Amino acid sequence: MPKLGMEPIRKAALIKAAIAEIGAAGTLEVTVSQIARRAGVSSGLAHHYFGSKDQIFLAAMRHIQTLFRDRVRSELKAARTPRERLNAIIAASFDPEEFAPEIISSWLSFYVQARNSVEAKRLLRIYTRRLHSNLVFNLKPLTNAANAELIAAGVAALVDGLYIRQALGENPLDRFQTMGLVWDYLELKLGQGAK
Amino acid sequence: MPKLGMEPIRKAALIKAAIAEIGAAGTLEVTVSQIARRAGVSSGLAHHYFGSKDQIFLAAMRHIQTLFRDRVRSELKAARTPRERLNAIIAASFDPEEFAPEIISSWLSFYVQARNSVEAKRLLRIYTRRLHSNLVFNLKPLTNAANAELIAAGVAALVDGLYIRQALGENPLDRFQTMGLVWDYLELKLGQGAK
DNA sequence: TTTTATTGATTGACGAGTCAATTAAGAATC
DNA sequence: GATTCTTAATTGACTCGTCAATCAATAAAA
Repeated sequence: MPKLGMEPIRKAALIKAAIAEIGAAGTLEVTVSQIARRAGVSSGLAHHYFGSKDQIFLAAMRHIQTLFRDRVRSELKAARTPRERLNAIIAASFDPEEFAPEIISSWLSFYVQARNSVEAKRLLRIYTRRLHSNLVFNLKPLTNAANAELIAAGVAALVDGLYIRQALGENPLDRFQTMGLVWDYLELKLGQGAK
Repeated sequence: MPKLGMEPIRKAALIKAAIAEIGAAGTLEVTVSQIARRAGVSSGLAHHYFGSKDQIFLAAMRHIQTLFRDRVRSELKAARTPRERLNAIIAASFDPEEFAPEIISSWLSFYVQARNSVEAKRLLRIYTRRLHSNLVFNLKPLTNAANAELIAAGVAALVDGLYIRQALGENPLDRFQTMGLVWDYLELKLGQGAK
């Protein structure tokens, strides 16, 4: 059985299984055995490759963020102007795939985790910073620097807030209305009339 | 020892202790024994009065929301115009007391809980609905009904998003800049220039 | 024969919820 | 006023289960 080079394959399978289990449980309260079983390996192996349960979760979250980053990149590909790029960044955040139950549960649990775990906090900061600088970079051509920072803070908070409300089923708007709300905010702040 | 009428006293003490423990742990991963010890009673008593750990947490969250509701009411007392009342509602959300570590941890954990627990979901909905109708009620005199709904959705999301970012130390703005951001949004949407 | 992959049994700890037992306050009875 | 009864308050030991992490053993590449 022992083929060589299994490590990356097993790790990927375990990460995928962890995310699925988190989705099924709605919490981080899933056991290593559950994760391992879903990945088709023993719990011992999960520990062998990851060292601890925490490491599995962190790897899962890293993976989720990688997927998100890819999504942003892919949306950005087609965008030509700063304005289009801003819209693309926002669209990535509201992609239906970001609202899969397991992604929602992971993000919410991750926020809780960030209260205690230094590594989780670091990961969160990376996400935050990247979003912020992405926004600022594309806002700067459209307004002055100070304003760009302010608008970026507003957009980022609006996106996070709308995401969470949507995720918890507390947002009265549909997907397009939601994105429209953010675009409208941008438009207003950039003081350029006509939709 | 058995004085009569201890129930409300003990329940209050246990709720307070639970919130404190959640703050210390950063999570809902606190034991009933820890909570009971902090409240100065046995773990058996905690079960006697609440039935289960979940019930303790729900009671704790109900208490936190009651405090918030009181804060909104108190801020509203001094407000005379719809515009002042809107500002008051926003100010309540960013009161420093809402950022005590144990309140932050409770809210974040509560979001996770709302994914599974029907009762938590119900509680969350009450908070959401109240905020929404509070906003809409005071927006209606200032714009048309459809617009009031839309602006309320935007403000609510902005408030939640800013709260979470602030809570996680990911908000680049200070308290007043943060509230200013929301006020500014309101002003823009209500189309009344001059600050 | 060395290294990688893998298992599953085991350890050790912990924790939610239950329960029988204890204490005393107040109510009822005499 | 004393005695008995009832009920609230309270404890802490105990049950029953769970689970993270470890480890020794096995299997098969290279």
